[in-house]
Amino acid sequence: MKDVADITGAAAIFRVVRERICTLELPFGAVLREVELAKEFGVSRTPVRQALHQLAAFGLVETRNGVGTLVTAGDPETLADIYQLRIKLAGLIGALATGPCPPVAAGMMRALHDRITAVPVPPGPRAFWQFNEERHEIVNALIENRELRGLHDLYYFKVAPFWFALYAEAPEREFTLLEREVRETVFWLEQGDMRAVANMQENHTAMAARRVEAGFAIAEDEPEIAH
Amino acid sequence: MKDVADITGAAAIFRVVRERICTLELPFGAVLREVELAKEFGVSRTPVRQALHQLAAFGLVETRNGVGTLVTAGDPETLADIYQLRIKLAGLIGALATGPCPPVAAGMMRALHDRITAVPVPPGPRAFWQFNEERHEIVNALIENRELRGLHDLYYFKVAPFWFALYAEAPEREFTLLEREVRETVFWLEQGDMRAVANMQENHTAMAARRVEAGFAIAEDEPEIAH
DNA sequence: TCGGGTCAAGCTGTATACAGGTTGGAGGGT
DNA sequence: ACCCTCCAACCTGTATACAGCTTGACCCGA
Repeated sequence: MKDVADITGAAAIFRVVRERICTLELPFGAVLREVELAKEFGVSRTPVRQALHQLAAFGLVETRNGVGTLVTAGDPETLADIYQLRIKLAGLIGALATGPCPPVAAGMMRALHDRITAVPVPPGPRAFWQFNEERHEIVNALIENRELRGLHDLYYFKVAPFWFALYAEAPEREFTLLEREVRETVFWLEQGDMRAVANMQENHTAMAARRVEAGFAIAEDEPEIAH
Repeated sequence: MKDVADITGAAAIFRVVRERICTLELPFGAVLREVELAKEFGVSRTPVRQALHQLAAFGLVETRNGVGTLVTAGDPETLADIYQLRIKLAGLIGALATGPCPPVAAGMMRALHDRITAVPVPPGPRAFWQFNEERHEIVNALIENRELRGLHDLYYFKVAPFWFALYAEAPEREFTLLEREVRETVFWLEQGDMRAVANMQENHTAMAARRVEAGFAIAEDEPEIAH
């Protein structure tokens, strides 16, 4: 029997590499070489190329002939554009919500919250990442409009590297904020109010945007040290 | 010197096939075979596969092992989702607009309108398609937020086949509506009011959604004739 | 010592060969 | 006449070989 992760080679590689980028295991500017990935996954270059091209289409990497495939950082302007849009998309989740959200989602989110509060503060980066991914998955699944669901998912991964970088900066703060977001989500999910969930997520996304922007502002001052 | 269309083989193939799908030259359910396209474009299967996979990622085709690559119709629900989102995206264009739009856009749109009014009614399907594509390009370029611009472009092509199908149904009506939309766009562009342009486009998109939906409702009744 | 030209190593882009999967039709049994 | 089985043709998925491009290091000359 095949492993669940074996959803055809290319898709599996796509997911693994995407997670590596989002968790900064592959930092901005890192180069991916097709032969290396091929060797690692035990396949030829062909499916690897497929996965990398898809990542390039999503804007997470950029492949240059004769050089390799680079993890793209995205300039501050682009990041601002992405967050601006992401905030608006969160609003659309509420605007396009029709009925009350299913009770099962509240249960899943509560279970997640229980696991979050049971862990020492702060947890390791990997646990932190997986907590947030699970939160995202639960909320994302509640979006009825398939296209919006796809976009919400897409942009989640697009800003994930920047968001995750905040964790290295202030683990306790970020973990506390995540716990808070999950707790609030549980509350509104138990109310069955999808619009409230969306509004709350819009608020948290906007707050994350401010933190990321602040981090960028600090980073911009850094190079002066080199003088 | 290379032709402008030669933006590397795969991208050119992508565009050509996309246009064929949008203009219904390749109707829903049509099968694309990699070897045929490879022969037509004078390349190997490799770049063709790249283009087809990208089209699949955008949801315009679906490739099945051992069968071929099929042009996907999308069920009525999916289409409704897409239009619902597209209408909201039009609203976002206005919401995220910061300043007045550049005067050059109004000039381009007016030039387009002049060409539209100079042509016999109704024009051929190809001219109709190219008029609308040009309108789309001009408006799309005015979207400041790059991500939103990309999405607006993406969903334009995603609904294009359905919209274009309306033309075969009622050429004069569709052409008149296009002329009207361009005329209104010229007016608001000359006012420099990007929010007005966005609002107007939202209205026209919603109207198109109703026409497409009505077309679907008629199509659903059709099979009864077979009895 | 520094600057520029050259080249080879290594990477991606493309073409081709092979493996695996699907399908429609031929053929035989009922 | 019908249906089930089997198979051959064909198509996509994967692996591999070759071509083109980029880059950094080396070497030579000023």
